Amino acid sequence: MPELPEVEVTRLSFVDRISGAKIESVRMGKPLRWPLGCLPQELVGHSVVSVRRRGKYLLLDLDQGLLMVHLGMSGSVTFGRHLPPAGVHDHFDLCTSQGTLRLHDPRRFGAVVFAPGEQDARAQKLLGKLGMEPLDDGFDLALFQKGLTRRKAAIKQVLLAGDVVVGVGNIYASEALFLAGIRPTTQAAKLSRPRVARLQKAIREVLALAVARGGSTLKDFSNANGDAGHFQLEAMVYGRAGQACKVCGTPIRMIRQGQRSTFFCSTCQKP
DNA sequence: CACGGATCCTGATGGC
DNA sequence: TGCCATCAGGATCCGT
Repeated sequence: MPELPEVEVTRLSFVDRISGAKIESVRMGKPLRWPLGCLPQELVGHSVVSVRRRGKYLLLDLDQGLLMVHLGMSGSVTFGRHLPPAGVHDHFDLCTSQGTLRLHDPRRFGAVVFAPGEQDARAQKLLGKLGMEPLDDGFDLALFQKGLTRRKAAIKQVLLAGDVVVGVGNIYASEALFLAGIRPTTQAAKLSRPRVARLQKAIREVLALAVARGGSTLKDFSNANGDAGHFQLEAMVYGRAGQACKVCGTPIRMIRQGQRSTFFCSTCQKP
């Protein structure tokens, strides 16, 4: 479910309330994608110093160690003082002095992983190969182009891979490529410098707009307060197969790339 | 090294 | 109403 905007919106919706909280107990439901990496008991007594984001990971900095939370395809987080009893899809509760952080994830592609520190092997295995942060100043055009030039694969799939730039998932890859006027099937390495620059700008703009809109709620995403996002209403191509392009009227096309749906306008987006 | 496909899991939806 | 196939916001692993 969640791409960078949804993860960032989630982070913003509880970071202030959880910062400084002391962990009092931990409850775990069914297994998630990866094991926690420590006994739940070992988290008790530590406090949450802050919450950062790296790519699609929420990073809870503890006074000792790092708790990495990934929402997978269907995950969402709730934070509150009086949450209802855990349901069948609530697989992780971090009960703190300031409220409970709960991960709800029907498909269980998500994960909560503890590492002693960010440089620890367990953290590096998840974070070590991630690409540039698209909303940071470090999202450098020369580096972006360099990352794309040695890729023969389609630009859409290179964006999704996350090793050049992080956070762009299936919705925002289609949206960014539309804004940049680039056909998703174009080989990454074949993009000219001006088109790469246009794509960089498009990625920044679409992600920033999506954060401002509270993310996309296709089905059931909501932030830690339960609020839905609204970006999907402004999508130019995602989920609009057969409908008229909002710019030129051409019917939006849907194709499959690596088992994922891609949407584009064959008039506005050039190979 | 980089690519494409299979894979993890559950729920919603649509065709027959 | 039941049954089956297909599809969903992700990312890793494995064979080539």
